[in-house]
Amino acid sequence: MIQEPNSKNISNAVIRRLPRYFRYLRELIRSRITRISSKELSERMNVTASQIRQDLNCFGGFGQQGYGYNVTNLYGKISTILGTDRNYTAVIIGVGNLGKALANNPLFEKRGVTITGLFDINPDVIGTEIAGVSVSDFDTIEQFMAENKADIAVLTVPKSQAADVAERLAKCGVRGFWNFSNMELTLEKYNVRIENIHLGDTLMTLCYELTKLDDESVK
Amino acid sequence: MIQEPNSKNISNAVIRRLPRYFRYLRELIRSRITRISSKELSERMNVTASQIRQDLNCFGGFGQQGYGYNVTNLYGKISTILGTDRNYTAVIIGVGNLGKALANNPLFEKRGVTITGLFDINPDVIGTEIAGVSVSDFDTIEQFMAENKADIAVLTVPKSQAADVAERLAKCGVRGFWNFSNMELTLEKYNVRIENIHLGDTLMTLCYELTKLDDESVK
DNA sequence: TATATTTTGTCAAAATGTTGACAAATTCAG
DNA sequence: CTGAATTTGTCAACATTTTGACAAAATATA
Repeated sequence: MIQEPNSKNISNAVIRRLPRYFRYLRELIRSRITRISSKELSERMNVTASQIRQDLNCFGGFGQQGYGYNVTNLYGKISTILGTDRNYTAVIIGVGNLGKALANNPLFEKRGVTITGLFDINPDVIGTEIAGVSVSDFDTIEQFMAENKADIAVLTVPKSQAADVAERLAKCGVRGFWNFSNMELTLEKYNVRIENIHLGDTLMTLCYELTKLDDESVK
Repeated sequence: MIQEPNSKNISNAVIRRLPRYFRYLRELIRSRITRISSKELSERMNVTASQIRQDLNCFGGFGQQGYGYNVTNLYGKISTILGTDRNYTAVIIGVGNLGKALANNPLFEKRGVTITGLFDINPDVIGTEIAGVSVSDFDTIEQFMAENKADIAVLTVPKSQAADVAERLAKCGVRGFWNFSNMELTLEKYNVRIENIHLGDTLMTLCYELTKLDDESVK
């Protein structure tokens, strides 16, 4: 495959760290700190300064020797890289406990993603309003998408329904899936991007750490 | 530091993959599949067979040449490694939308973690019952812990309160923190383990992928 | 039973990721 | 204005992770 000239294939490890920079920079802005060196940021974030410089340099020289990085500028650059300024829209499919919690969570707003629709198949929740958006019948999704187009679908539906729901969404133009439905989604026929979230996985690694802690103290 | 004889420092990359094996093996059991080769599992999981064998071998030779792995046996071994059979207990601190969603989620039960208490400071929710557990005043946490001991605290409190709440919990014996409070918890004075969860981070990497998709199609 | 097939566990090679070092550029102090 | 201090961007060394290869062991077949 031919390599893009402008985006020299950034490694996934770097991309996964960008949101963390984003968060720390946001905090710096809130604290009215206008400049920061890789050294100081590295101490706050508990990573090496070298890694920060290396990571940021994948996208261009945002810093200045002898000065460091301008916080606002850097925040803006990272926002652009991550698409925060693209005004992506999202629909939440499945308005159960988790769907409701996400709909009410400020995380979307913080990342420039607007929730434009909530969908479910349960008549008891259809018509109710959550976070200022009313819940629609999922059977009207095609109509909604024809009129509104959503970039992202948040899947908080039972595992058994996830694959069908996702395919239907992909068919009407959803390109990003943030999937909480506890099964690993694959949509190979469609040119979409998927983030499969398995909350339980991190609970298990935490439990693993605890077993090690326990075993050490027994010794 | 002297190396433990039995646990030869398993790399973090391996540990983070174990829960995924756990999930796939659970599915195999549900499908009544009793044996599986690394090759077939690799095709289902979309990883290399070599990686599976290498990962599993960190903990001992669970397979048999010419046969593969016994699914039930392997599931049991991984469960043991991950502490699923240790009957850890957890309390959820902060019964907002996310706290409620987690309390009702079967993920704890699936991993052998029992929720023994729910705590909040909001008088409106104290006394209500969620998933069969009634919500207590967080100010009674010390008393609760003296009587019950919880291994894990799930933090779903606002960022501003997270640090104080966590310290108080660490003081009364909580050793594991599953932290959703949108700030990176550090409790260096205590011998505890922390999993900081930043849901928004994965939404951002998804948005990044979408920007690349968009830019490709423009080209 | 003998032979072909399967499949693990393990090793070493290849790929990827992280770190330390330092020249070059800039700022800062007097 | 000069010299000391700071700090980036970059390179190469180091470390970790992933992969492919294959002998050894077991199963399956005839």
